Amino acid sequence: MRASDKAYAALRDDIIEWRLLPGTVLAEVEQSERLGISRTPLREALSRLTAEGLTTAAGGRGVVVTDISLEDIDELFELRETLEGRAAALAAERGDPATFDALRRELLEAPELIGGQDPALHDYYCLVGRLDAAIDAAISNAYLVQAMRSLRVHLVRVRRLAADDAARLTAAAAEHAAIAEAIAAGNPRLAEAATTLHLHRSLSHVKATHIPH
Amino acid sequence: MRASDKAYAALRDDIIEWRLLPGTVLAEVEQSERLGISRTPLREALSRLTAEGLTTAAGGRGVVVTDISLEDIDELFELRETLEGRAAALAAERGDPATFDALRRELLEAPELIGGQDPALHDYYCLVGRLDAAIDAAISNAYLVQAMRSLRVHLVRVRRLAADDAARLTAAAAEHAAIAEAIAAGNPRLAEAATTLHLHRSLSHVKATHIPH
DNA sequence: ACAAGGGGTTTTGTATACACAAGGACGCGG
DNA sequence: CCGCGTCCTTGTGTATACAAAACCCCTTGT
Repeated sequence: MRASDKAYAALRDDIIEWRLLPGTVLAEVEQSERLGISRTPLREALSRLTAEGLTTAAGGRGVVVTDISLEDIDELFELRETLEGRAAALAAERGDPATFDALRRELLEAPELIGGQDPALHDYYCLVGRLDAAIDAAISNAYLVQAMRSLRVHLVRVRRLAADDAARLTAAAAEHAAIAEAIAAGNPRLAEAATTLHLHRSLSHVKATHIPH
Repeated sequence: MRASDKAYAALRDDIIEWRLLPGTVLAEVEQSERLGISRTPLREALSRLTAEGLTTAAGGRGVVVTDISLEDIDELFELRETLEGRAAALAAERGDPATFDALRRELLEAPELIGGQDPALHDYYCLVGRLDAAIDAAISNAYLVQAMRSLRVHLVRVRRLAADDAARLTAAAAEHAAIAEAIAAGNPRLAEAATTLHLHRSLSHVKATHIPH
């Protein structure tokens, strides 16, 4: 693996996991020494982070980790609703019903995973990830997929803020199952509606648990 | 201006204006010598181009200019309809009616510009650009605006393919005026519908004039 | 006392040199 | 004549050295 990729992944994880808090300045020499690489690959990593919006270039003073305010979360979910709603509708039109029906059945059994400890929770997150991947594959639109990908980076960062209690996760699993069911049924409007419902519930939960700043 | 910015702008223009055709390999030393800069800033420029999707890293053999097929154009407009439709609806909800009413009046007078020569045509394109900018400002959603921005780069590239005849431009001006009118009226659904109509007409025109490959 | 300008320090931007990996061509052997 | 191996070329990936620019602070003048 290239050194620049390693630096990018490390910094990206540090930012997403809130080990590098918003406002932190990332000086090039400092970070390159911390990660044990040279400035050149580190600069490429910082460029990629800035392109994604995780950092912003503060002229002459290095790059700083971007902040996420409550208004940002609202805007984020507004775009997310637009993109994922359309994605669900397109998946309902073009996807393979059998695939999503299988996912629906798995999601209905998910509450058992949620009750368990950490490894089971990881399995649940993988299951949700597989639903996202199935939707991505079904819509067969590279541009739409990429737009959603660039969103997910920020969403993971927001998700870390919310306390993922078992009650919310159980409800979310049911909502995901409803989305999968609508897609399997080939009903675009229903799929979009189910997605809208799920996202509004998620947003409410995030805003309710994390009252800050 | 930084050398990397200059290189980025030059390469971006070369690709958008089809002076660098799809499939062209951009070797680092070759391009750095052509632009009169060193490899380091050129690499940053290539990274930004690749992040935007204008080029793709062809493992170990430099980066190549990405191709745009007819399927790509379909996918591009599918995403565009999703984003700009939502943007128009949000602008209708949140925008200042007076701003868009003024734009509507200007757009109705646009056919006079279209008949003229090149400088008048440039004025027309500026007018359409101002409508886009007004929508961007009205929706006040940085994430949605950025998603549309990353789309517009590819759209400009496609637009260069289509022969912009006067008849189509006149019709497009009327469609734009309809969008502005719907936003000024504060009617989100109408604004979205007008946008959908305009984009479908644009797509049809592009596909009709440019039958390839 | 406050503001404006200048110098020092720090940090980024650029250039170049080197290492490594991949691809192709040439030559050798079967 | 064909196939395979090795060498050479070419290109990217990384490190480091140098230059320019921005910021901070100190000084000085009003």
